[in-house]
Amino acid sequence: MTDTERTAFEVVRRREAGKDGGEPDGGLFAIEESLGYLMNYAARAFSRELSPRLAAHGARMGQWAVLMFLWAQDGQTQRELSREVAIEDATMVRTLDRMERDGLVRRERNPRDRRQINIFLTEKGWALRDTLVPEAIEGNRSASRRLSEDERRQLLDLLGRVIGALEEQPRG
Amino acid sequence: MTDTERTAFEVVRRREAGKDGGEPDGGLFAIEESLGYLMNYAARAFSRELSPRLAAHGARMGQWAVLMFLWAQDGQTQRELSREVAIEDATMVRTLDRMERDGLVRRERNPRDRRQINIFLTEKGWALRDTLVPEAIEGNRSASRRLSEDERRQLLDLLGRVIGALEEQPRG
DNA sequence: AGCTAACAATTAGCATACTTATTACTGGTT
DNA sequence: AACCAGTAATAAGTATGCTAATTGTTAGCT
Repeated sequence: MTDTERTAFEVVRRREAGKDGGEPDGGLFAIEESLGYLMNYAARAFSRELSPRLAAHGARMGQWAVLMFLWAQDGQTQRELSREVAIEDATMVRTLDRMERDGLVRRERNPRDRRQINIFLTEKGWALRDTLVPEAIEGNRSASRRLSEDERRQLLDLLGRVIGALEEQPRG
Repeated sequence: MTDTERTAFEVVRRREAGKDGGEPDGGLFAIEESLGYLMNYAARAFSRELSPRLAAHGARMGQWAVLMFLWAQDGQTQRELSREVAIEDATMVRTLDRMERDGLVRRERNPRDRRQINIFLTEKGWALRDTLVPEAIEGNRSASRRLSEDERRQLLDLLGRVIGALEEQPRG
């Protein structure tokens, strides 16, 4: 019954303690070695932290990244946005549908190339900047609460290099 | 047009280079400071790497974690599994539905407490261990390709501490 | 001009995550 | 025994991600 309080992370810790040596790869796959698993776990934990903060102002997680890039440069095409945010075009379409529904952005067909659609922030979309940014800062602060400034920087650097390694993959 | 090749990660790099100083928090929220954004990005990049590897053997990402914990201890209840994997009960239900559909696990109502359901691996579920584990190892190797062994260990450690910080949150 | 290849957005279908509400069951209290 | 609070699983609805296929548009070639 006390077992129900256990999380994967604690399991990781337990295994690390009770590890009874052996071949590095040949035996049981060690979950504490799984970078992918931990990254996914950390990302979800962070999402659980930030999500309600954004929701309090009527924004969702998936909209946050799009907003950041639009604040930096308004009027980008969907394709440009999906490349920047690094999600598929099809995913961007649905995210923008919801943002349009929520009155955060406006779609405008490009008259010079009618295949393209430029996305413009509405007043409401611009206004969210002042309320959302502090929430994100607070969320990040909470996540790095146990890290020194050096460690935080190093984590960002290491994550960046992991992303770089994964993105340059041949994909053959 | 060359712009369409840009990804968020490259944008991060560009901003880092051309950063024109200022207040640490008051001005434009700097995306390169966003730990949460980078963790989410890294997790998705990893998923794009591992997902097809697992799919080649008929398994999905969400099933991978469940399988790992079942291989370590077969016959756990759904509640125990969702605590370990650190996803909600409701999410576990659907993941197990798909795993049952795919013939990887079997549900068995606990006769001593009919509220509980114990999950048992099928032969097919057990067999996947030998094929899936090498794929996961290869995926992890690919993700940490550009890191030294020390750096890899440190990344795991830092992620663990971020998770710890986020999970002990008051949640009031 | 007409054909074709590439491109931008979309649709459709699936997987995985969340929250909230419901159902079935258990165990303890009266 | 009857009741009630808590527990385990599920259902319902939404968000976000993916792939594959489709639609409309553009631009380049013949």
